Amino acid sequence: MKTSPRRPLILKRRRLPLPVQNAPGETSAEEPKRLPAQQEPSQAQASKEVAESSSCKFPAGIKIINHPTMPNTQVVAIPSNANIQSIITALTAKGKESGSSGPNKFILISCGGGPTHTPGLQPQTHITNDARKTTVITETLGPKPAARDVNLPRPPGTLLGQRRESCGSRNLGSAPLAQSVSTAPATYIKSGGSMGERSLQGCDSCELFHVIHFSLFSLNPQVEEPSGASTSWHDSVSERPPYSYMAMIQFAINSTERKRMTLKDIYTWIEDHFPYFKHIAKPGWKNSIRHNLSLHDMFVRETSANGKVSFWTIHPSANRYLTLDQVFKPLDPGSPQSPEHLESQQKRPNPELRRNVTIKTELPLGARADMKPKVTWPCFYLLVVVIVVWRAWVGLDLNPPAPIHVAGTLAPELQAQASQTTMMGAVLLPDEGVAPLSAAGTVKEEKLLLGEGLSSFLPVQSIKEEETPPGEETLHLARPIKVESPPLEEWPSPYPSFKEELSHSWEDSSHSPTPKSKKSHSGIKSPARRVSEMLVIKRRERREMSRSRRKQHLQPPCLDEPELLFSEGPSTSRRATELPFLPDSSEPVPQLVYSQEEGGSFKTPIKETLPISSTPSKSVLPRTPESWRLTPPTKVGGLDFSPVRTPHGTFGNLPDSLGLMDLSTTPLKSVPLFDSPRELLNSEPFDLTTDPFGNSSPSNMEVPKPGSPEPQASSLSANRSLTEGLVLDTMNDSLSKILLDISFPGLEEDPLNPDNINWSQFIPELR
DNA sequence: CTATGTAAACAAC
DNA sequence: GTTGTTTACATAG
Repeated sequence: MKTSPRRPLILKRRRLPLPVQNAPGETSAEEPKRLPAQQEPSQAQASKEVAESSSCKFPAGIKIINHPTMPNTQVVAIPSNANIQSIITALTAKGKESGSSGPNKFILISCGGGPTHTPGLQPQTHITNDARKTTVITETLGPKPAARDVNLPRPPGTLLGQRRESCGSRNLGSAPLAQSVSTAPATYIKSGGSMGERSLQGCDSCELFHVIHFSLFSLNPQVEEPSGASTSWHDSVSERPPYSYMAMIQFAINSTERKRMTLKDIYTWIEDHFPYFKHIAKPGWKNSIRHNLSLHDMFVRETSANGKVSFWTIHPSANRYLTLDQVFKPLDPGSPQSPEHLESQQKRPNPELRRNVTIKTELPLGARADMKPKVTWPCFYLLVVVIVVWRAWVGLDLNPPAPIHVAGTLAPELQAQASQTTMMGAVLLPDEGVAPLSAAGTVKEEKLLLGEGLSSFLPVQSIKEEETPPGEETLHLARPIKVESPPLEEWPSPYPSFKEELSHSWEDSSHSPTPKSKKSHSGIKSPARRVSEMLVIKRRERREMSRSRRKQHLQPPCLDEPELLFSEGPSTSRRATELPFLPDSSEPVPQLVYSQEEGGSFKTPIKETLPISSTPSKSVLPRTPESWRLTPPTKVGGLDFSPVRTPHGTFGNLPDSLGLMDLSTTPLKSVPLFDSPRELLNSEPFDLTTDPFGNSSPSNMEVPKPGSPEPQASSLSANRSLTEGLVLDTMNDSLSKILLDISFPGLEEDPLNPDNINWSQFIPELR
């Protein structure tokens, strides 16, 4: 197929695998073995506690039903006046008894229940301005049992235990639920009076609870260092960092002010931050770095003005601005929570960890016990998004929703701050007008892509990431999400077989029947080479058809965004960039105007790769342009929540803006996730099958202009109630996993437009 | 089959 | 020798 002028003709280099790939002592030595089985006292206590409490009776009025789609999960409708703590305790016991084969995860939702005496859930007597305030309480405690809560270390920046309320907001702190949560690892988001009010206004308030459904994974149950300092690989010379090369490269590049770095500096950065590479890794790791740089489209090489220095950068569209600070923190190697850890360590770095720092999180509990999410700003943003959307949908704002602009951009300093701030605990959301979001997103308990940090909290279903624009202007949260429930995919290969896609549709189909190599674009192929290349062309074609790992592009200095090269489209420039990825147009790729040869712009469309995976997978990317159509790339300042693509286009044209969409993975699927729950709650029939975005016209694809919110707010029916919920994962002794369910009834009717969100209104820090 | 890692051939400096 | 590109292969999932 394509030939690269410079590509060496290699017919066969390696016949047999090296007998021993790893140096004998390379992997062995490390890890002092810890007793995986060892259980922390606190956990033991917890178990005991649970056992003791197993006898707890559920308060009357509690309804339990099996979750229709989530294994071992039950939905528990709790009267607002119930004693949450006791319920949690009881459920915990129940879950433990069930073990892994029975219900061990519970989604708790409040379903009204009449007058309540529970402050937090108590309906507000009056809806005042205060009532309109939204308070988000995120109590994220370590998975430790309550007994240990007290001593739970709190990372800097943590708001744990604190409750901030927006001015005038009601004090919800005393809410039983909140309190309960605080005694168990849980994350709880509760609205201010409004929410409480609604939730207590009867069952109808519980009618729907799955629209936004995301999970917050447990924080490290093994939190051991209050300071937040890590004792993990970060400081370990012997331990290989759980990051893929791609991720590390990104960390390195993003650590610089200019977001560019020379190869050498990348080496240095990695060595400095991951001693393993400096002291233990074989020299070949550098080769791997180079390999990754060349391989992944997201890495773009630029040359200095004088052309003497090459800098590696991350394509703006693909840059998630990931930094080391934002990634998860692996669990302690010896942690009981990560039994696999040792094993993997001894062989080869845990692949999972390696790739993901990213995000692969499965909801099914314990799926990723080896990673500890660090609740960071991305999470914070997510919460904010959730709240905002929630409010919008719920109609908390009685007044006409004020247009909200998404100032997705974070000042560098803020970004830095954000990246370094661990967010745990209460989040204050100043109450401001909330405009309806154009794109409704639902976070479902599957896989979600968020920033790395955030993503960890969100179960992501197979999500394909799309390109994420440089976080500058638009808050881009929305990304098409693949809504299938089953497979968990990595966050990475954002552009599923993007390369393939490009190579085929773009290069090949694009008007040039003759295969051309990237090199051909920029280089001259000698006849001799040509001939020799011909020899392998078949093989190559075959190979390329299936998977091309090629990448080659030299981005000229000061090259403008690729999008500029695109022919004009309805989309904004940013979108234009995505066009290649958005099969939206009937004439997808071919239309793209890449000036590879001329401008020397990047030759290969950037495939967005997440830190984790870089190789496009053909299979993932449907050939049909449609698949990507819905993937509006969005970025939030430097924080990219999750570029997710929905190959299925389930969401149709989602406004590129809504980040929540990114978060959502399933909800809007034709099959309502929580059919049962609804029934359980006797809620009004809600046709989830309706594609919330289905009605979004192509125009929606365009980036909504701030200030021009769509008049859909009205659709937000005031009577829509949302349900707040928690998911207790009893598989974890500490109930470390909590799913937050927030329902946005009517979501499907009204696409929310995140672009209209003025984040600064919610996050003072952003100002 | 995919994603990732590793090794290596080879080219251009 | 360094940097960059590409292929080949290994391996886990």
